[in-house]
Amino acid sequence: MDIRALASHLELSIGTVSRALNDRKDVSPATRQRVLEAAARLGYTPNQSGRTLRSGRTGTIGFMLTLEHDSAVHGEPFFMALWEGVQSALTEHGLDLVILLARKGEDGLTFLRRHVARGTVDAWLLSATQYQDDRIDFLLNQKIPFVALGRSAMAAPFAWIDLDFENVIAEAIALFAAAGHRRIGLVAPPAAINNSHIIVDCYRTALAVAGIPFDPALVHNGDTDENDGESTAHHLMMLADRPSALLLMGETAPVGAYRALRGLGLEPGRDIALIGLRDNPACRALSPDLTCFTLALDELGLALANALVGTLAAHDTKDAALLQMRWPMTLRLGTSHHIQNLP
Amino acid sequence: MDIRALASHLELSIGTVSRALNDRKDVSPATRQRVLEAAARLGYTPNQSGRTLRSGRTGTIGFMLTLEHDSAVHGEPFFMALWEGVQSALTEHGLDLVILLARKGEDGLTFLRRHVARGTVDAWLLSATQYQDDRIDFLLNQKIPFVALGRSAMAAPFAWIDLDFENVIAEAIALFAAAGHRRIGLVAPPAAINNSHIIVDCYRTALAVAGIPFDPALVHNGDTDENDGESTAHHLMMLADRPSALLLMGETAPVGAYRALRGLGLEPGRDIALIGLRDNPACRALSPDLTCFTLALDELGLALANALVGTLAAHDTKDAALLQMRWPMTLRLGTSHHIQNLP
DNA sequence: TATGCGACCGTAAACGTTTCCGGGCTTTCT
DNA sequence: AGAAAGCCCGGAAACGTTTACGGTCGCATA
Repeated sequence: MDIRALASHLELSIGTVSRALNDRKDVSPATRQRVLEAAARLGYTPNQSGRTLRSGRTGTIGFMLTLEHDSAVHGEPFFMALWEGVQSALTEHGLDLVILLARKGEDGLTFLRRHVARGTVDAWLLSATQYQDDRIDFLLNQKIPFVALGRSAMAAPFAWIDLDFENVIAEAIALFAAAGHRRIGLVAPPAAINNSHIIVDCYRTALAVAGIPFDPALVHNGDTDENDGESTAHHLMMLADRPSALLLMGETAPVGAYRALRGLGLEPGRDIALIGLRDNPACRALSPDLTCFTLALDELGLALANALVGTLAAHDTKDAALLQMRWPMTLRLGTSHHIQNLP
Repeated sequence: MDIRALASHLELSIGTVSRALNDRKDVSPATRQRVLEAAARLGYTPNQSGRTLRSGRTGTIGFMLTLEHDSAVHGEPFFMALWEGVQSALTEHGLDLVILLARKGEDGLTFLRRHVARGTVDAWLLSATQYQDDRIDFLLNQKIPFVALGRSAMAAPFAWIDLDFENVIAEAIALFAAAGHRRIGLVAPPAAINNSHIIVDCYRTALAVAGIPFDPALVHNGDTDENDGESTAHHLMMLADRPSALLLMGETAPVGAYRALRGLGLEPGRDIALIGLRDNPACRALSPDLTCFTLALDELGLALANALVGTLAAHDTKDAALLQMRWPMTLRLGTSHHIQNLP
């Protein structure tokens, strides 16, 4: 089902048919109606390659999924709800979300280079932003529209939405401090990830606000998955002056932490206080209930999608109004942040 | 960076350059070498739209992700490891995996129709196969290569790989029966999902093998997520003749089941015996340890990828050798399948 | 009436690539 | 030596679409 076949069926030129289908000028309402209905009846769908080759637009947004680092921070359950929000918002604009995986051993920049040269998508949604992220440099230089899920330390401004670690950590530390905790351990992502720096900074300022001295021995920079949560919790508990509270900035780190603590005969929520990052199935399976934070993932996806179409429009009109915002999370109280006796 | 620019730079025709890059006949080894090195040096990457428009091939495999139904069975953590395996195997063949989401409210068939007409990908990887799946009919009719992750009740044969529910359920029921259980509850996906029928059938035959009568009141067909696991476990426990064991065929159903049981004052692994489907972060967070099954997701991804390239090759050579296999899972013993006293 | 101006439509060029076809040239076979 | 075959390469068509450009009408204005 060509556009040519459709045009000859209608006894029109393919130019007119194309204009009718794309809502452009120079076509009468009557013929536009006729074309649309014939296209619907005959089930005509434009071939994307031909359309892209000519117009340069693909009608797609690429989500760059880098497995190692994404799971270091967010864990697996994070994205599905997010994608659903993104896709449903993009649908309003006739766009589609495509999720692409970096090849095994392929670093992020060559991945982007390859897909940009091939013209796979119109704009990018980046995740797992690094402290120094050459992907951002590249996209800025090439003037390719993108929005990042996460900040970076890059000088040049770019559009991003990130979790509001500032408020999350301030709230968590305040909760601990109010209960009398003076030694609070922190499990943070590896230093290459930008979030890690933000988390540690917020942790320090929150401690300062509470009048608690900062002890680097209580800070762990590494993966934040289940296994690492376990080994880190174990390590912190073996310190001479062990912490009485742990702040676990990873999705599945609390799972490992619970296991490690129980292995040492310490019961979470009684002998040691815990606060996690995000409410997810794994954390909801923990008992006693993990105190952590909630966010509306579908709405975050919607915000990202809107930022993307805004960036695309700005790219066409050479207009520049870039969005930078911290996405709020709200505290969800469990019982894991309690403690029986402070040491 | 055109192929035309590359050709004029080399003082060759674009035809020769194209042949050199694509490893085709009619090009001398010397010039091929010259072309390849110039392409690498100048950073030439073929435009995908032009290539696809002409050749009809995209070099991509589409993964159709249908959020509602996929999460009904597998839950979110299932796919990431799978995708990684698929992508790394596809890379060997110069293919890329792209994950596509059905639009909000768009049913699977129109989703496929749209993307097939647009020529988005070369072949499809289907998941969440239904009992009667019109997507499979459509792809077979259109002669579009695909492999399904999951079986179906369709008459026509097609390539699929599915979890080995037969052995999983036989093993689980045998474990329960050996411990003396006579009333075993089952939480299965909704009847529209093909797995649901397989699971119930296997459950019935396994019961028969153990000499246990089948009671439809103990079987639940619905979602298998956390909330549904909770309400179903609650419902089953309120029966006059309540089960002493539960088989939970969903990824996060055990999380809800634990919560419901404790809400009724029943401790898993002491007052009631539980076996789950798959070892995942949420289930690993449960205490006492959930008895469930493990599988090598990356290897499953590799097998799927190989099946796909096989189907693609068969499609070119009009050869037909379709793969149908059940993927093995191995029992991982926890303590949740124990019980103190049978009623 | 002559001119101008929109509205509407057809023509054709482009987008970047693959691939068929044919033509030199060298080599091999009869 | 002549014919046949094979190796390389260039030319050009084709894939399906968008879009710039003209051209034809009808109608209003001067």
